[in-house]
Amino acid sequence: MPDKIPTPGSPVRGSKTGKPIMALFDLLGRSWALGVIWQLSNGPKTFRDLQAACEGVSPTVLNRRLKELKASAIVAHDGNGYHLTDTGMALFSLLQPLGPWAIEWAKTLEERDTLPDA
Amino acid sequence: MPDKIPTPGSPVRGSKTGKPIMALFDLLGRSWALGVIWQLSNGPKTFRDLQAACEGVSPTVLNRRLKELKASAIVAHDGNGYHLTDTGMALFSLLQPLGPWAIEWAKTLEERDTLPDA
DNA sequence: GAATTCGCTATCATTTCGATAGCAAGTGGG
DNA sequence: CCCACTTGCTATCGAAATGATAGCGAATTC
Repeated sequence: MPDKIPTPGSPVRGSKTGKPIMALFDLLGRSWALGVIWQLSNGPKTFRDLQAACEGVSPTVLNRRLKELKASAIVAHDGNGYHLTDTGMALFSLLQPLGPWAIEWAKTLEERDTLPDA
Repeated sequence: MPDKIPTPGSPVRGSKTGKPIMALFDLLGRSWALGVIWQLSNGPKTFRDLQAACEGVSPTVLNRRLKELKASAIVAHDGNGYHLTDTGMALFSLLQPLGPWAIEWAKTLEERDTLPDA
């Protein structure tokens, strides 16, 4: 059975009718999916470079994620390695603001944990 | 051992040093995490309402996700049920554009699969 | 005090992930 | 041709996460 890939219009986690946002969440809500997109935003990478950039993610999982992202037209593969498609880059541009946000979020958590009580 | 919750500054999937963006990806890259935030953006929900809104996610997983999101200051719980914190709403505002994007993405995939060859 | 609702926990099967080993195809010498 | 090297994987197997179902204890309402 060839891995089940979340697709809009087919039942996915969160939506039996395959609402696009839920298909996307199903796709991105898997280990390393967001990390792979993030890493590829810096330019094309070979399978092994990508594996190294993701701190040693196992080839099993990396390959599965790449298959899913290729099937979803977010990533493509050519002579220069793996890279984001136009669609993938558009998605990344929406994710990019999470970077700065995460830094602020980290500060918030640190404060909260530094000042245990009111 | 009480579930390991991804926290900026501690080793997480994608970053041994706990870079905030990778901690966030670790947190959001778990089943139902994005879906829960999405559902709660419509207002507070009880545990059971939330479970129903997520098409029957098992209480085991829902509770685990809620614990993680509470520990991350994204979700809180009070007399009116579970709801997004200010931090959580800020995060949602960044995720919201994914809704329209996913709809366009679904169209792209449909076209590609409707026109099999060049 | 019986019936509901709410927020879970317990249990167990299934699925996914993670780690390691290694292979087949392509490239480029020598 | 032969060898070394890189690339893109697949195979195997144990560990961890997820999914499905049952049900409990506390609080609220009648």
